[in-house]
Amino acid sequence: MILNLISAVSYSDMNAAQSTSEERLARAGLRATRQRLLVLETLAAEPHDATAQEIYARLRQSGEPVGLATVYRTLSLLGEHGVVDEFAHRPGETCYRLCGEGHHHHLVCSRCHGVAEVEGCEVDEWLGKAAREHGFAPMAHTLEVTGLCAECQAA
Amino acid sequence: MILNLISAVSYSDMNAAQSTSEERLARAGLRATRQRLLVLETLAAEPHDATAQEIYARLRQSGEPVGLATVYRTLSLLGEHGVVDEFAHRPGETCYRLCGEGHHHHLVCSRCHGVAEVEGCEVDEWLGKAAREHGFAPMAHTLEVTGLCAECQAA
DNA sequence: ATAATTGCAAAGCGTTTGCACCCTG
DNA sequence: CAGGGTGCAAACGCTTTGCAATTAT
Repeated sequence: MILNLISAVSYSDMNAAQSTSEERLARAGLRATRQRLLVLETLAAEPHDATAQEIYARLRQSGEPVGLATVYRTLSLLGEHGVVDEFAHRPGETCYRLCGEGHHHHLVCSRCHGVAEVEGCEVDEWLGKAAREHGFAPMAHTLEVTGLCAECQAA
Repeated sequence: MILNLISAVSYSDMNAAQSTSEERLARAGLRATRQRLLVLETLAAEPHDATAQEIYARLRQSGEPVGLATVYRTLSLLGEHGVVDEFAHRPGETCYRLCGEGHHHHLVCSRCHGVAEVEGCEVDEWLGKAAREHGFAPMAHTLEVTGLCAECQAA
């Protein structure tokens, strides 16, 4: 049935990184349905970010089918509530990922598509100066690095 | 060692921002068709990045209609050849923009969707260190800042 | 001349939505 | 028990593709 798999995100933050799926939902003020829990567990088990279609496929072959529309609605909802991060590095489809807390950026391998999180960044200082010159008021930023991970460099 | 997505484009001594559409195409080794020139002109006149559909609509109301499929094919081709920059900050559609040469990043206004280019960045230094710790070999990066431009802050 | 390019319409695909039924709180 | 959640299938919107006609070099 519904297991509380150990999150792939291990270190740091007691709050989120080690939370159960129930806790994550409760914290967001969302109902804990079978489907939502399954989507969260699946996402937690993903080595990299996943699309709605991929999550749907995983659930289907795991013998715990969830409607495709529900997967879409769930991921979108979780995204809105900050439970998962959503981003679109692929045109035509949205990717989702269960991230650690705090500001971080991603190192995305262009070969295996694995994702590594990097804590902190020094964009703000540079950005503050650049923005001031343009009279621009920054509210958020995304930095995504593509390249080859250690394993894929060997191959 | 890190990034040079744009350098491949130019051995040109002149600033691309001032090139004619014909020159841009010639430099990329592409045929100068009526449709491609029109697409480039339209893109050059855009205050911010535009989707294929938007370009199509502009051309249509300008009395110089170009087939929708052609607009898609042209933008994609120009993107491949580095004549235009393509990016997907909106899920479900690809945006295109005729950018200046050299490494830069964008300040995108979330209200009017205007785009300001910011020259240079200090990501590399930070990135080099972070990447080394992960054994990651960075090849390119994208940094996008969202916020409010000067005009929209007033309103 | 001839190989590339275009336009049209149909097909593809990821995503959203209407509605009746089900389940959580 | 009431209102949110779900599943199914149809609808959508953006993008791609097959093919015959057109055009750049």
